[in-house]
Amino acid sequence: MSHTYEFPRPALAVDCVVFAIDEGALKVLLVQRGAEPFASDWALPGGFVRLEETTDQAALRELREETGLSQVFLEQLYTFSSLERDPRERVVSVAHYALVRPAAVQGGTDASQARWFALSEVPPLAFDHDGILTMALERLRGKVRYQPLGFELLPPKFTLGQLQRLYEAILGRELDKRNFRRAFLRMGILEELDEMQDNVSHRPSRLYRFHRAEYKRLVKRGFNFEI
Amino acid sequence: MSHTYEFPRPALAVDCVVFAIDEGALKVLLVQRGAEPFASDWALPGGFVRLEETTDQAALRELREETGLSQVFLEQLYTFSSLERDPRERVVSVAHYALVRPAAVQGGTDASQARWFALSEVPPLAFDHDGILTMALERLRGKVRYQPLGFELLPPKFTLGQLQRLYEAILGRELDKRNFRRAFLRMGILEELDEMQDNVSHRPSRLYRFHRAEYKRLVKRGFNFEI
DNA sequence: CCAAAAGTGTTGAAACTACACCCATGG
DNA sequence: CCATGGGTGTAGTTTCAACACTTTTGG
Repeated sequence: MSHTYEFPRPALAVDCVVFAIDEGALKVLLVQRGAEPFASDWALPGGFVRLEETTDQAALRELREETGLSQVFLEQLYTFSSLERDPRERVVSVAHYALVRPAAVQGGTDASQARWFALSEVPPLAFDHDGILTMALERLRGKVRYQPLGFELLPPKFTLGQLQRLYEAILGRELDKRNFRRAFLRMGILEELDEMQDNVSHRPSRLYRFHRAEYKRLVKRGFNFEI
Repeated sequence: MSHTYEFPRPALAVDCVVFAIDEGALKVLLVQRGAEPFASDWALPGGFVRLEETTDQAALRELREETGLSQVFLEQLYTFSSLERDPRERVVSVAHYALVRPAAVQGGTDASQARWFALSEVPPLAFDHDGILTMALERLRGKVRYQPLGFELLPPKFTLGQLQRLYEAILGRELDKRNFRRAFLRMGILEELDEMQDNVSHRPSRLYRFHRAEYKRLVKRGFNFEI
């Protein structure tokens, strides 16, 4: 095949902001760099895009390689292209954000150099990764209100209390319990299970499941998720 | 400088979906291709990113070169990276959308191979540009409801009638005149001018201006634009 | 029995929807 | 005087925000 575009090309990378809820707080997964530049600094997991993969595939591959995570919810965030974001040479990075369930927080990162940080404890990051993290947070805070993203951060079966604490952690403010429950149940996208939480030292809560099929059906008829 | 990342690299391009309101309808700016592949097909304006420019700068430069437009509102849309989007070789494209004011529709495209198409008259496009256009439309329809984007498509001074017709053109449905006016005026982000429309063969309308400073002030205090 | 989270209704205020007529201008 | 879009108010309905007490479990 003849290469038609013989310009010098920027390198193309992906970076990934991975969020999870852990102990009621929103956390983000960082890796410690081994090599220069920014050696030993914390950074977002990421790496270079190969010719035979899309950027989404590259992000998923890097996540697996660097953090052991797979089976995550992943969306493109923004493409960062400022000239000096990598001191070595021109690197354009397609940033993504990912949401993972609590089980993966414990199990998924064992064989790796990755660590979860609460938002308030994130150290200064390598490259322009502080800016990428900030944008990812803004996106999550905005989108969680009009898309059913929250369920990606919960186990498949969850209580309304967990769901509310999740929204409170992301939005950074308290919500009224009665209004929250009413609003969610009114939407009709939660499947009420015949199952209760157990082994808790308080009144056990009913479990619910996100009814994705019903949600899609409603969206087709003009329904808008909103919280 | 040593090049540390000696992988084969995808080519990096930008594409641009340019919207304008013309004769009350939403239109998009297309260029006719001269060379293979897709010679003589219509396509989105775009081109390759140079080492010394960001993707936004590349999009603005290509717009100027291919369509004569400058001074547009531009935002990144999405980065398209599927393997076969260009039949020659791997090209990743950072798509943008732009909003231009009516004056530019007449004046801006004279020395060029560009043409405005009403949405219903857009022909099949080169590459994956149909998909890019579709996503840009969805983004515009979604975002215009919760961000003050509409003003980018109007002259600096406009009437409430123009504003309403703009929303009707983008959203594709009619809105109630009294409710629309009340909703917009209540927000307090329109500056009422001491000036009237003239040379119209009906009762002249008051002119308004988008009060951007006031809008920013309100946003800082938690205000959310919504229509 | 204590601690902890689950669960449940009402009320006043605000926003939303639907709807019809007169006004000012140019031709 | 006609055609055209500009401009205005109300009433019924729905949604929103604020608020406190009882229940069930484990320890």
